[in-house]
This record gives sequence, C-alpha cells and structure tokens, in this order.
Amino acid sequence: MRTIAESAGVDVSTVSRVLNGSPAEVARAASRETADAIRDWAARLDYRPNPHAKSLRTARSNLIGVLVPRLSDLTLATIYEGIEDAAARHGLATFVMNSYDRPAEQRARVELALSRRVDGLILGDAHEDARLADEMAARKVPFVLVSRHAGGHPSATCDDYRGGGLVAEHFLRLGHSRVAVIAGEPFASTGLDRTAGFVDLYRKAGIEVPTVHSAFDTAGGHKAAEELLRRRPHPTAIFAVNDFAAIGALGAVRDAGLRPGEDVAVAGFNDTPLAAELPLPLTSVRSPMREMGTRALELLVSILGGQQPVSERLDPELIVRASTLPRG
Amino acid sequence: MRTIAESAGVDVSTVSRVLNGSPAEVARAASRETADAIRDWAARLDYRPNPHAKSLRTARSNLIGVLVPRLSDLTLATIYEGIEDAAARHGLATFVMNSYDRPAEQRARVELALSRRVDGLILGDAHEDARLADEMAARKVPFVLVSRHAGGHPSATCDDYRGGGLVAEHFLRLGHSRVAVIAGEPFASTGLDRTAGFVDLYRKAGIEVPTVHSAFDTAGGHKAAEELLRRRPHPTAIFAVNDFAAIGALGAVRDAGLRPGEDVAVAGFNDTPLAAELPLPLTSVRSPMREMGTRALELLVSILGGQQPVSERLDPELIVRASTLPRG
DNA sequence: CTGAAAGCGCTTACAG
DNA sequence: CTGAAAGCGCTTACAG
Repeated sequence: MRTIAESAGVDVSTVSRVLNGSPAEVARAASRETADAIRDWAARLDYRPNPHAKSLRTARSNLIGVLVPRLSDLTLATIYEGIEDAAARHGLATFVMNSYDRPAEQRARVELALSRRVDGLILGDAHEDARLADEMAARKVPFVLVSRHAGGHPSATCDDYRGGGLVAEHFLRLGHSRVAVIAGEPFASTGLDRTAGFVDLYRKAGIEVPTVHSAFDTAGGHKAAEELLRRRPHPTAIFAVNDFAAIGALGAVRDAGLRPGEDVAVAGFNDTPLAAELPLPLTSVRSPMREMGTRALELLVSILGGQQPVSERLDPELIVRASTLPRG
Repeated sequence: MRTIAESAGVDVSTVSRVLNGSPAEVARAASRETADAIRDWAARLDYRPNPHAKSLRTARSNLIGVLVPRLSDLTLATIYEGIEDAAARHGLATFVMNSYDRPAEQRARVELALSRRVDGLILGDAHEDARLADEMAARKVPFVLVSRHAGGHPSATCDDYRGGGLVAEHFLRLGHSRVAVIAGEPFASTGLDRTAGFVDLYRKAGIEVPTVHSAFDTAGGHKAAEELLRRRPHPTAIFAVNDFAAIGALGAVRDAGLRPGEDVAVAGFNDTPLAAELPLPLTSVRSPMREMGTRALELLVSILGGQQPVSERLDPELIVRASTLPRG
C-alpha cells in the first residue's frame, strides 16, 4: 500500500479510501484522476490487502466458523458447500471443524473459533437440550443453527416433521399397517422431527409405530433394522430417517432372507445422489441441503448486520422409487 | 496483554516472552515468580492472543489452505479430516475450498488462499499435466499434493498402481478372462495409476483390457458400465477405480438384466464405509485416506521447516466381498 | 479533495 | 532478568 501511495504520489490514507470505499466515499476522497491512478498502480503492483492488518484495525475478521458432527457425512458436506458458496459471495471466509457430536469437542471448537476471532458461528451439530447454544446466546456470540434446530435459536432447517409425514402418507397409501422407524440419534432434531411427523400420522390412523434409535450411518441402520426384523410378525415397511441408515437397513433385510422392496419396503431421507443409483433405487425425502447452508449463512449475515433473525424452514419433497413399490 | 502487564507490574514485552517462549526463553526472560504471576493473570483474565496482531507482526499466519475437487466426495472429505486433525496438533488452522476440478477455479482458489496469507497449500485436485503445480513451484509457494501426484512434486498418495494390480491378481485367480476397467477422469493420477496397474498385469497374462473413462461418481460409473455391457460377449468382471463408480456399475449390471456378483463381478476402490454395507457387499481396495491427509500435512510442515520433502506412497489392501465371489 | 497522525495487539532487536 | 522502542499494514477521526 505504501508502494502504491509513493508511486501515485499520494498518502496511504487516500489509497485506502479509494481502494476500499463505496463509490460515494471514493468520490469524496479523491479526484477521478487520482483514483484511477491509484487503481492503476494497485493492479500493476498486484496489490493484495493484508487481511491481518485490516482485521487488527477494524476488529472484524470476516471469518465464520462452522461446526459439523463430521464432514465425511455427505449431508453435512453438502450443507457446508452451500455455506461456503454463499460466504464467498459475501466476501467472507469460512472454516469447518468436526465435533463428532461430543459436547466436550463442541465446546472446545467453539472456543477455538472464538480465539481466532470469528465474526460469527454456524452450528450444524446442535443438540436437543440446546445447552451450548443457550450459553453462546448468553455470551452474545452471534450464531445460527443449520440442519438441526434447538431452543428456539435462529436456524435454517428442513421441515423435517412434514418430511416424516410425507413418508407416512406414502406408506399408508400403499396399505402398510405394520411399520417401524429407524429414528437416528436421540439428541438431533432432524431424527426426532422426522420420526414424530411419521408417528403422528400413523397414530391418527389408529396405528402405533415402534421406533428404535441408531447412529446416522449405514452400520447404525443395519443394526437397528436387524432388531426390528427380529419381531414377529416383522414390519412390512421401514422408514429410516437418513439415506445411509436406509442403505444399512436394506442390507439387513437381505441378510434376513427377505426381499428388500418386496417383502419389506424401505424409505430414507435426504435423497443423497446415491439413492437413485443404488441397485435397488431408494425412495427418499429430498431435503434442500445446499440451500439450507446458503440460508444459514445469509441468516448469520443479517444478524451481524444487526437485524432481527427469522428462522427458515424449507420444504421437503418425497421421491418415490423401487424400494417402496405398490404391493401385490 | 496490556492488562496482564499492568496487573503483574511488568512490561508487555515480558508478558509476550513468558507466554510464547520456549522454557529456555522463559527462563531467560523472567524470574520464576514473575513468570508464574504473568501466567496466573493470563488465566484469570481469560487472555486469548490476537492471531491477527501476531500474524501481522511475524508474517506467519499459521494458516493452511486446502483445495479439493469437492468436499461432498467422501474420499476427499475423509482425507481432509486427516489433514484437519494433524493441523490441530501442529497449532495450524486450515480451510478447504472446492475447485470442481476446473482449472480456472483452481487458479482462483489458490490466489484467494495466497491473498489470505496462508503459509502453505495442500492440493487434492492436481491434474496430470501439473500446470498449476509447476507454476506454484516456480513462484516458490510452499505446497504438497495429496491423493493425486503430478509432475514429481511432493505428495502423499496411495500406491494406486499396486492397488490396481491387487484387483487384477484377484480377477485372474477367479479365472476372469473378459474384463474391463472403468477408469475415472483422464486427468487424475489415481484413476490412471489404478488402471495401469490392472491393465499391465493382464497384459502380462496375454490379455488386453478395454477401459473407459468416467466421472468419479455413481452416475459416471453407471454410464460407463452401460457402455461396457453393450459389448458382445459382455465382460464377466469390471474393475471401477472408485467405490461410487462401482455402485453405479452394480446398478447398470442389474438394469441390463444380469446378476451383479454372479454374471458380472464388480470391484471398487477406497473401501468407503458404504462398501461393506451394500445389499451386495462390494469388493474394494482399501486406501488409507485419513492417513494420507495427515501425512500430507506433516510433509507440508517439514517443507515449511526448510527440510527436503520426501513423498509418501502408502500401501493399499484388497478387501474381498460378495461382489466378486468364486465362479460357478 | 487530501494529508498527517494515532493506534489496533502483538514481537523482537537493542540496551542495560 | 527486564524495559523501552520500533514497526508489521492497515483505517479513520481530525484538520485543512
């Protein structure tokens, strides 16, 4: 910057104003010619502002910390892509950390992010009890939740309750009366809401639905399905609140000597790219993962701008495939 | 820091030395009592050093930029987890960016990282031609490659050539003489090496192997397999250089009215957690993805420390499952 | 329209 | 063992 100032024969403060100001500010700061000369030199010298100096001076880092259970979960990776994309459009940098859904790690990662002076945080790993979120709100740390909601804090989520209902309606339409739910982790609003949406509709039809919790991955779904299939008579349809758990369930059905999709229908959630490509294509509820990420980022930006946040709840859509064909 | 200095009745420079110096430096900088008092106040005041001030002063950001084709690819997400983990142990922060394997994006992301003053870069999206890597080396930007190698630059990879060979040996042992390869993108050393390792062993056995390039995802594998299955007679075994492509191939086999695993054996690569849980468990070559990430980070650290880098090539392992059972 | 000055929070030669 | 000073690269009130 000093080099530019010397080359253009002006003060660094003028350079700063021209390079960073709004058009109006630039007009007030320098004549058109001076401004052009400055921009010219900046380009010629391949000038890149030093973000550390800027942050030190402005006490604003333009950095956003993102916490996820784990990035190797496709759902969260896709949400993060949405966040990253929107952040770039807003001139913000982001960094992700895994918390593995462990409270101690969550806390440690939040502190780490804070010590890096992030302007705000996006939490994709909120737990139902909202302990950490409540604390952060009390400390006035700007943050939003994504994917999972908790404690009424600002969030960008899918309407998971409605999504569970879509599957219930589908199963009811197919005439399934012995059904079960693989419900995911008991601390995640995603699994809880999807399960509740499903169970409530079946209850209205006079049918109680057994549910079993599980990890959100294939191994978890496999184990949970094994347990459900040991019951006599076994369920004729299983709703897994996550595509990976559903794939595990498909495997368990096969291992039990039953035909997936025929003897036991299976539906998942999220409509990951895999669902359509499986040897037995998987019925799933599409949730707008990428969009959730961009909405979360934009929600955070509006909070940082001092506005009242309005949580977003996006619409799910049922995609029917061969894993839940008409019976008979 | 000033507050600590005032509370402890010393100069900020002494505080800095005590809080950041090695034990030896601390001993030289302050008496045991003074040092203890300073640490005491730091804890009491919940002092957190300002990384921006530190970076501005030291011209070292302790920041590492990571480029991947895309984070929603499980392979890369897992590698990144390894990077992230190792980085935390070294007191480094990392951030990832997607390049979608597009040269223009790669270039733009590298410049972005540089403008954020990263100390170094890890590239998971190197192309065979090594254009960008060559340029970076010419500019003396510290970097390492991960997953893919190119142009002889420092890298942490899997021995993909050997991995392809493992599958060839397996197929030969099973007596397959009509085989084919779904080879992935033509610009990635992973797919190229895996294919070459396979093809070379078959050639030694006097058999030429048809190969077809594809995207690294299920859709790409599906399309490529369709093409291979149109040939008459169709191959009895297909090696896809990636588990997701293999899953797509499995679907294509089924769609062609053939029995996957019986009429057409299918093997993948990476041994992602999905492979074991598929309805038809997938034979795959396990590549140490997480470890590749940690090795890459450590390689970069050693480069930043001025040492001569030695590229790492990690061992693959064949995991046989039902998708490639003995014939007959 | 433009400049000079102060200061963000650190580190590190220099001096004692 | 400890302090005083300079400076990293910016921004922004203050002054003209």
